[in-house]
Amino acid sequence: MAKPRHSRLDCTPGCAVEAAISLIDGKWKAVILYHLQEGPVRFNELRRRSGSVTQRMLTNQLRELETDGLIEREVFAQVPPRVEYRLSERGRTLSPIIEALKAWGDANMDLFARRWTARA
Amino acid sequence: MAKPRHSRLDCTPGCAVEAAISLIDGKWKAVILYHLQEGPVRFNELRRRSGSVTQRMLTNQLRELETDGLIEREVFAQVPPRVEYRLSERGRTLSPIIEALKAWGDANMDLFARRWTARA
DNA sequence: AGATACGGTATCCTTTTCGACACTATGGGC
DNA sequence: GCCCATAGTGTCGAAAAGGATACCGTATCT
Repeated sequence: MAKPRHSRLDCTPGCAVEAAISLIDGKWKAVILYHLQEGPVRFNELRRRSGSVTQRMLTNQLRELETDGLIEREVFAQVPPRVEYRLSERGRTLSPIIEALKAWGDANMDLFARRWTARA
Repeated sequence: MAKPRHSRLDCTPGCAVEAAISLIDGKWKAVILYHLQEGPVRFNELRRRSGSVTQRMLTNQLRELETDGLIEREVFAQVPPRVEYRLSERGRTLSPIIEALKAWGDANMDLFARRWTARA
């Protein structure tokens, strides 16, 4: 998020869940993190893999993930420019969540099929 | 979500992740699901446990979760009214995700402390 | 000379989210 | 007669998220 939608640390038990989800919400962050699981990926490669994300959105989301310390950005002094994104140490610890999301999504595709045909 | 922010089922590998996250995004759904893990909870009890959620938001989120088949709503014909929410069969399969979020959040509280003091 | 690829920015606009507040109906306690 | 609790609904408006489009500079390919 990089902009907290939460005001305090009065932390009821649900607070940790709220905090964690706030880092990967938005339409693209979880997907980006998923694509980075295997190793470093370049900007446009990420763009291609993530479907319909616009350049602006991808830039924004990557910046926020970087600010939150979940990914790292490496610029190679080349022409044409080459910028690689990779999971940070902390970002790697998110893997169980990303994997769980992937697994659940795969197992429940029927649900999305219904939702999308019914209302899209 | 209940309103798809996605257009198609052209499903690149990241699609499953995107689909799954779309069900629990927003500020409250994951927290609600977390509070329902232990068993049925009444409306106002959920409200109290979830911190600063307004009545309207809680109602909305519960309705969407119900529409998506993740929770069930049971109304008892009493006065004052009594309405209980519980995880559905499918909702229970989300537990690994919720637990992973909780665990990660607990393990990374330092990050949120920094974010919140820096910008809130 | 023109098109392409790279990794972005800047600007504008629409959609979605979310919070504040008021309002509902019922019955019980004071 | 009035306020309390329960579980909501309706309307309003601000703010945030997200999409469209145009633009940048460099270098290489044709």
